[in-house]
Parts: sequence; C-alpha cells; structure tokens
Amino acid sequence: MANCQNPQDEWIYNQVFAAILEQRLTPGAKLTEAALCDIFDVSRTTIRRVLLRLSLDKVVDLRPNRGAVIAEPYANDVREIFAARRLLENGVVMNAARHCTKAKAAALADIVNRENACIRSGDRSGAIRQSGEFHLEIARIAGNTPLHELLRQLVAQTSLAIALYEAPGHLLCVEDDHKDIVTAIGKGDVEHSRTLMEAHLNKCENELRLELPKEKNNLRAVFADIVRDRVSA
Amino acid sequence: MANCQNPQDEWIYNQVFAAILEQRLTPGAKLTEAALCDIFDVSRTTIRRVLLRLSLDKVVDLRPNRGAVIAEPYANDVREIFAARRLLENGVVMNAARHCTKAKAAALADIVNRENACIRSGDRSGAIRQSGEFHLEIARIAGNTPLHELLRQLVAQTSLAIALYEAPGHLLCVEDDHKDIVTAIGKGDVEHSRTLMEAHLNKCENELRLELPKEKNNLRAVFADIVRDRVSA
DNA sequence: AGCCATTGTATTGTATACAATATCATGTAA
DNA sequence: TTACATGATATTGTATACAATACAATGGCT
Repeated sequence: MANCQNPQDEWIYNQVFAAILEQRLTPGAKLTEAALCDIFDVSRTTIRRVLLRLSLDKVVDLRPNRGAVIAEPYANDVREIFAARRLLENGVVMNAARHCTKAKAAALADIVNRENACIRSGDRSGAIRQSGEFHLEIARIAGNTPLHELLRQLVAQTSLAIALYEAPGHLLCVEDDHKDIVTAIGKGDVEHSRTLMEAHLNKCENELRLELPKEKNNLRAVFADIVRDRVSA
Repeated sequence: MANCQNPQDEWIYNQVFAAILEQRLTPGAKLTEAALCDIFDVSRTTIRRVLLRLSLDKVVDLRPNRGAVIAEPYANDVREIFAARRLLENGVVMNAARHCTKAKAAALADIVNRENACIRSGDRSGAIRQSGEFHLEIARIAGNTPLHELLRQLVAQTSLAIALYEAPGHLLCVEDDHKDIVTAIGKGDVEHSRTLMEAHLNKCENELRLELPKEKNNLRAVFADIVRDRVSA
C-alpha cells in the first residue's frame, strides 16, 4: 500500500487542480497537450496521465479526438454535487465536532481568518481557495481518508459550478457562516455543527442560478433579448 | 460533459474490476503489463491507462519501477472504509427509502434472491458480486452519481478487505440482513432502513479479524507457531 | 454574397523503441 | 551452508514517430 505517485506527475496535477479551484481556469477552457508540455517541460506521456486523473475527478472533460477542456457541469450535476456534499459534510462535521482538539480548532479558525482577509482585500482566488481549505480541514479533523478525497473532488467541482452559475455581481458573501461553524465544532456541539453546515450548504446552492442554463460566453444566449426583439418586430 | 471513455479501455477496466470484486484476483496478485497486453490483445499504452485508473480506485497498488499488484489495505484502511460506508450508506439508504418505487423495490429483491441462490449453490464469486450489486443498487435508487461512484470503489475495497481479513472457515453468512433491508426500503420506512443498514455494516466489519495483521500467504506468519515451538525448545 | 467541397494545418490516439530499474540466478569467499 | 557480489533476464518508465481525426482556410460554384 504505497500509493506512491510520481512526484512530477503529482506536482503538475496539483498545479492544474489549484488553478481550477481558484478559478484561474474556468469551465470550457481548452487544455492543449502541447501547451502543457511546453509550460511544465515534460513529455505528452506525463501530461496525458495528469489529464486522465483530472477527468476522473470530473473537473476536466476528455472528449475523444477533441482534447481536454475544463468541465462544465450541468445544472443537474450541480444539484447532485450539493446533495452529495450535504450528506457527506453533515456526517463529517459531526465527527469533527466529536474529535476536535484545541489545536485543531485553532488551525480551523486560522483558515477562516485568512479567508476573511482575502475577501476584504478583494483577493477572489485566495478566498475561494481558503474556503475550500476550510471544508477540507474539517474532513481532515474527522479523520477519514476516503471521505476526505471525495470531498476534495466535490469542492473543486463546486468551484466550477460557481464559475458557471453564480448570480452576476455577486461577490463571495459567506458572511459569518464559517466562523459560526468553527465555534460550534470547537465547543464540541455535534448537533449544532450539523445544523449550521446544512444551512450553509443550502445557502450556497440557493445563491446559484441553476434554473437558467447560464450559457456563459455563448453569444446567442448573452444577446437573447436582442434576438427576441428583432423577431417580434 | 461527455465523459466518454474509450470503450476498449472501459471494457478492460471493467473486466479487471469485476475480477477483483469477485475475488478471482486477490490482494498481492501481480498484474504484469505484458501479461495483460497478451490477454486483452492491446498495447501497453492502454493497459497502463487502465492500471492508473484502478490505482486511483485504490484497488491496485502502483509501485514505482516494481509494477502493479492488487492492493492490500492495512487494517486501519479497512476501518476507514467501513466508517466511510456507514456514513455514506446510512444517508443513501434513507434517500432510497424515500424515493423507492414498487419496480425498484422488486429489482432490489431480485438481486437478493440471486445472491441467496449463489450462496446456496456455493458460488462464492457470484454471491460476492450480487452482494456488492445490492448495495450499489440502493445508491442507484437514491439517485446521486458522486455518492454512487464512491460507494462502487468502497465496495471493491471491501472485497479486498474480506479476502485479507476474513475469519478462517467463515463462509458468507449474511443471513437475512439484505432481505430485511429491502423490506424496510420497500415500506418507505426511512428510520428503520437506516438502523438495519448500520447494524449490517457493523456486523460485517466485526466479522473480520482486523486485530492481527493476517499476513496471508506469508510463510513465516502462517507457520508462526512452528517457529515459536522450535525456538522455545 | 452565401454555401459547400477541398486542401492544409493542428491536435490527439496508439504503438513502439530505448533507457532505467528491479529481479533472479550463478558463482565465489568466509 | 550463509552471505555477498556479479552478471543475465525481465519488467517498467519515458520519449517519440507515425497514424487518425478534427479544425480552419481557401477557392469555386450557384
């Protein structure tokens, strides 16, 4: 049971994964193999391994003969992602509340502080990263590797969902949700932790515009009203 | 969002995955690339993709420069696998109980019937397969793809755990656990479904000998008492 | 002009050659 | 014998060449 991935692969994988998480790469972006070979100075063999891994994480879409693009989850995918996160994180946060030590609670609070600092300074990428880190740290405290790994994928997919479906002009308004959750976990209040987490995830999902398929960057969709006016005229 | 895997890859992957699930391949078995190329009549490129995928499922261990073997989860891994399954399947079975139609309940009952038929006829591989299928079908009824996929991995890992740690001379004694769960789901009894599922998973875990690292096929461990006798003599 | 076929270019898919590494067998010395 | 070194063999790791496919541009046609 070594699971010793090639460190070079690992590094490239993490770089791309982080870029997706921080929305420096957004849904639909093309990942040309040759370009990645150039950037990371490796052969296509390595890049293709990384792309395969990312596609299994469902953050990259591998279209046969047409290359890799950052995944664009459908509204229904997003609903399933949030449903999975609710089920998972409700349980995970309860275990975290049970097992949480002073030190771990402090580490968690640190993440929230960094996150809020990013929000205040307008560092969107940083804020998204810390927000994801917050949820993952809870899973780490709960201490279950399989659940932690699934959550890691789901957090990244959530980032794609936000990029695709967030309401326009809506900038990261998590308010004090995370802070309240830390407090509950720190006090070992199992049931309250669960309630807060569930409410938090519901709020995040409801802030998305899943009804209308956003069709970001799709010209016809963006100018749908103009086309409509012309036809009715 | 095509996620359209190469059908050839997919087929080979499924063949190997099924063999692991049914314990026709057991922990520690070597998966030589050339042998697989021969069997499936494809090049190493294809085989290596499949092996990478299986290693990400944690059913295959990819040791650098030393090839692929069927994974041998440590006792602690197994505890985490069961913990993850409890958390996951408790929630999943509740959703299944909520969404279950007559037709789906019947399909579930069918699986249990096939499983019991396998047990009676001494078809161990078949019984293991149907047992896994039972748990996965519940996730399918619950209707959440990410959770279903994680459970698929965990079921396969459980099969490895059983191969490694099952008590000697202990043949598949699930009794009526599955049947009772089907009944509860069919009646839409959410809370009872959960209780039964949790008890079932606990029973399965407790039937394993996780305390002593089984060291199957390890000669020195198998004949530990002989070595001990000789030394004390 | 608008439409369609054709050619050229870019990109991906696959197999394979070669290098690096590990494994196994043999032989030598303590 | 046991331990260790040496060489032969087998297996994996990596890069690359070539084929297949998709994409873009051009030019002829109505």
